[in-house]
Amino acid sequence: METVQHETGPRRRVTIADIALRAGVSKGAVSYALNGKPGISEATRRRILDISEEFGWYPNSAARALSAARARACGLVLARPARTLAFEPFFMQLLAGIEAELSSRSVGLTIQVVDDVEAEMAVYRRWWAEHRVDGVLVKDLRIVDPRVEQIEQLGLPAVVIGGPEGTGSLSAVWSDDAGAVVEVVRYLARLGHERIARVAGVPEFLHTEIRTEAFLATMAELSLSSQVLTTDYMAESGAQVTRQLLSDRRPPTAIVYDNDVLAVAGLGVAHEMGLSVPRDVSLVGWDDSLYTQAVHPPLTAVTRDIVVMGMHAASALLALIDDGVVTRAGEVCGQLIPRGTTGRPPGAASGSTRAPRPFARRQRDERDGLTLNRKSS
Amino acid sequence: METVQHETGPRRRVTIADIALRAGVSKGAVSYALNGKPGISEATRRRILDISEEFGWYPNSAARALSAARARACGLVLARPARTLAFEPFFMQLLAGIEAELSSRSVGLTIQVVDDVEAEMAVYRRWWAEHRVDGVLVKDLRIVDPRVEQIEQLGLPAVVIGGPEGTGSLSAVWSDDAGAVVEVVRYLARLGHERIARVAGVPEFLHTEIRTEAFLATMAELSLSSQVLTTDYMAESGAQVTRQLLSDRRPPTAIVYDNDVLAVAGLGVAHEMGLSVPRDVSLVGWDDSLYTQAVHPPLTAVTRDIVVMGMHAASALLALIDDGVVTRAGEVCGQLIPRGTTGRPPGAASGSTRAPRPFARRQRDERDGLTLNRKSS
DNA sequence: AGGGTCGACTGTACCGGTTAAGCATCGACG
DNA sequence: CGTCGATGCTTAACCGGTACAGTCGACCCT
Repeated sequence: METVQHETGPRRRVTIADIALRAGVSKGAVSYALNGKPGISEATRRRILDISEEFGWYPNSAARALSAARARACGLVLARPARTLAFEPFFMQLLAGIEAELSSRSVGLTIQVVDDVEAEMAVYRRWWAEHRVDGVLVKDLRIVDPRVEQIEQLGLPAVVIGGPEGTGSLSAVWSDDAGAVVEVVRYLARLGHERIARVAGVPEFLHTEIRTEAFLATMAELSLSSQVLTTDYMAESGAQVTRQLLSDRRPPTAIVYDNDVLAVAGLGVAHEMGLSVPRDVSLVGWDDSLYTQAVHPPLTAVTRDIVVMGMHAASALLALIDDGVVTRAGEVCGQLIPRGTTGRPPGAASGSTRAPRPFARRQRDERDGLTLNRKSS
Repeated sequence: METVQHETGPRRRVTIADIALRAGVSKGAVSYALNGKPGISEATRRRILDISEEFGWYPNSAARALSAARARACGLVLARPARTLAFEPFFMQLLAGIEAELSSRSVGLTIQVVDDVEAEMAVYRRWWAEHRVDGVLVKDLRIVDPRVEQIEQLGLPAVVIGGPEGTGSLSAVWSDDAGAVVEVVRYLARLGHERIARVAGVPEFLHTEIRTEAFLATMAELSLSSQVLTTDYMAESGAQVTRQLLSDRRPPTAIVYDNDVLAVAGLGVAHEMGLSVPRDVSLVGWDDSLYTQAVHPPLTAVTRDIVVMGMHAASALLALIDDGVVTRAGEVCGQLIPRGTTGRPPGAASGSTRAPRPFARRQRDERDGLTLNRKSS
């Protein structure tokens, strides 16, 4: 059944007209058969399917998009400078999750990297007008975010990764950041920490605000002394604020970082300053990665299954495109993985609270502890 | 000149028919005008351009692709497991470079993540048949690589990132890995190292072989004792081989890693084993990243401007698609950035050779030292 | 036998662009 | 004054699918 290629140079593409000719039926019949629509006898359908397979036929995506008004592609715009983008495993993990879901339903993924939100919105307008994508995934929701209204106005199907608030009428998938922050603070408090600092990311992002508010509220509730500094997610900036914090007359005994780059940079600074971790200061990272596990001591960190989050975002988007189902939830829960960078604060009496084993190399399988709550509306 | 939107719900897309109606000309005239083709008076062209701008018109990409047989999109398949993919800044940097070049020429980028080379080839066949992309970028060239022949057979325009050999008739862009290896070995030799190990990546990749051969040749030339171990690029695996190397009766005094994840993991193991870096052992990473700079001490590493490499690959692909120009070179040179993880081997007499400043925090601008040689054929 | 229904197809318009061919109009030129 | 050629535009076919309105024969019912 192998088709031999006699000509040299590029092969000519097979169209349904070729199949129709060979099967002795009309183009319409072929279309019905290939799309599993009724009105074709089982025998004819079988014959057409066999021929199309023999010919190695795939539908011309442009032709299909033109007549069916479906591009069979989704879009993702990355609106952070390439420098920070490249170093956050978060993006690639998300991408991998999104792609896994889309390609399993043979939908393509088109991506574009831009400089700012303004450019991002321009891309949405263009994609919409060009019919290039059927829907988009929106990342890094801001506290006031012009993208939501823009997308609503275009009527472009979209799923926001972030929230739960501020997503307007759009579908949304988010992770329970507030819950994870509370868990981290309680954990550090149990170890005896009383002065905890948070090294946050860009304050315009909604998740930064959510985490900061949860942090301050929990700290206040436990009557602990808190401090919040913001960064641009870069190692340089994480190193700088860590140096500043640890140079203080009464430095915090624990620091919680907003991503893994910042945490690794913070650990580097502690070493550089001759401090022992976790004896002199405890550090907690956000978003586990190969790096947080590779450094020494391995970083205590909050993990979320970002791949799964990407998969659910993509799945929600396809549901929206195909059936108009608006997903208003789809929460991925984070979990704290204690490793080697957290312990009792300096000068604390040992005894009452159970300290984590230092440098404990727990199994990666712990990540399976992640749960996913899914509600639809 | 603002157009007010009165209707609620999704806006209707503007087509050239709408523009033609408004301008009082035919569809064909509008098409000529918008594409800058001759046969339209300057006045009419101006009028049509103004109207299309007022209407916010963009060409329906499907319609254009169908008639012009140009998808105005390129493809990139990532064929490594998501786990390793997510943690190599290399990919995102490459992506950023590719995207910068493509979007500046308003060409889209479609990506797909697959498990193996077989699946990757299937994607190329499908993309080709679907007309979904005009060309592809091929990564991680293997020593024997079935993808090259597959792509040649399809007549699909492609640029291989890797080489210079084994790329058949395809365009290629590569980095001078052999040269960088020689530089690293010479540098370590000058410091007095006599036993150097190389922790390599996947041996099937051509660049792994190129680096290993250059390593062994240079080591032999200098009559030094060498050792090569392979890994799967994961931190786990890098940690394991480092532990093995350093536990040896006569351990190497310097280790050269094949990427940044491996190097960071190696540094973690050295710390874990109570070794001081660079006093007890020197480490060199490959592909600089935020992490190599964030750890303590900051890693000596080979840098390449991967973003620029991506840009040149994309640019070569567009040249191939538009004008059929086959680019057979476009070399990005790597450069060694000495930082804090390299020094004299233990027990070496100090004096004759100049030791690098330990922990030297050199400027990022050093990366500008990268050069790019471009030849066309 | 005549009419109705159903299944299995065919014919064709259409999606929104591109482009070859055709056709006025006009100035220039022999 | 007729004709030639350039200019500026129109017409219509075409790209490769989808989908709706028919057509046609077989079968069923009364």
